[in-house]
Amino acid sequence: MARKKSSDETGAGQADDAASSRRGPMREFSRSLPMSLLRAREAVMRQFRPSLRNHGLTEQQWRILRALTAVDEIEVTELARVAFLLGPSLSRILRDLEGRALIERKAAENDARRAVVSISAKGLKLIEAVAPTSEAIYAEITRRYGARKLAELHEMLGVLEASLAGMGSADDAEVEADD
Amino acid sequence: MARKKSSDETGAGQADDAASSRRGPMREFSRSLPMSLLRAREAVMRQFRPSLRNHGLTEQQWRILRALTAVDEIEVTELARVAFLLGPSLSRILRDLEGRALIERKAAENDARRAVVSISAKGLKLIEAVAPTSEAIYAEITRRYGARKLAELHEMLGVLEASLAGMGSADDAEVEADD
DNA sequence: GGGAGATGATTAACATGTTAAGTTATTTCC
DNA sequence: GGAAATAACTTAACATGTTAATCATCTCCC
Repeated sequence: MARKKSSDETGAGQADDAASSRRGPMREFSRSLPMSLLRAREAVMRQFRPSLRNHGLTEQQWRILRALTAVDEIEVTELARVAFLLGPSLSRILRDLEGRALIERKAAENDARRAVVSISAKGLKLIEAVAPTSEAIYAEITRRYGARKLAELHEMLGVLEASLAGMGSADDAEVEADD
Repeated sequence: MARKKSSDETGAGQADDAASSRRGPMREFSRSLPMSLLRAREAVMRQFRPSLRNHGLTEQQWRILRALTAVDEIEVTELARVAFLLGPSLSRILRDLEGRALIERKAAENDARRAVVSISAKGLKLIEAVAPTSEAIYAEITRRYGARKLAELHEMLGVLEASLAGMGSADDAEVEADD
């Protein structure tokens, strides 16, 4: 179908592309920053998912194994920070990865609350199996978009993140609390 | 706590920041494009979530209502495309929003398969209640990051998305199929 | 006009995101 | 030294992401 064919079926033909001034208490939708970031990220991840899937890995599982490859061992909280996962997600995934013997887990020596995680030989082998394809995809993305531009994008995203760092939770009450 | 205190507790002090050359069959982790995009998006969404939550809306529900505000009515498939949601997610959310009387749904006139959705008066009222806070947050983000830079970022994200548009699924077999 | 295939939408099943509550171990501080 | 506050996970509960399967219509073509 590849083309819209709805707006002239209900007998009015209004608001054909939502780009004009229908009724909107807000700015346009496709201009929203979260949407732009989401769409861009999805466009990128769409390239990687099939390969990961072929190796029985989800994106998040892959992130964790990738992070573990860079260190000897790491505590769960640190891993959550590095792999950018929330605690509960990480807990579930680690349980699964440990069950598949892709990682190993032990208690920290001096603090029984902390768990220390490391990648297993099997996990490393899996990484090495996936890496070539993954790197090839990344290279192709870089080629298409341009290495210079890619670096610039990274930079701008980093600055954005930093810009918003200390922007405390703008609760509704807080925002309307000055009149 | 606000500072790391783990790497010197297990008695070795190695790989303190994972930035050096531990063992890695791949490029560095924090340089990955998906991670940068994810972190940036999260930094942005973190600002909006509390306000939405105060009004009983999730990010996705908000996206849908926002999209519906721009048109009189729209078919589900089109809505999925505009709000950038997969069909199953959209189905569940529409069920919920309809239950809360924030939207209305009817069958298309000439095709009983298609469903046509529109926002209700109650839904519009909700949008109008949330919009001021939401716009204020967006304005603050723009102020901090810079309007020029924000537009530039949008542009670059759009180009990235377009660059990857026709990059067919790089299955493993496909990638290694030329030696 | 009727059946094969395509299409729009939903349901199913599993994995993760998100917030809150619970568990166990540690630290503080009286 | 022990109760209360903290910390590090983990579980729980609910919402969404993701893929596959299902269901109901529609279209096409014989």
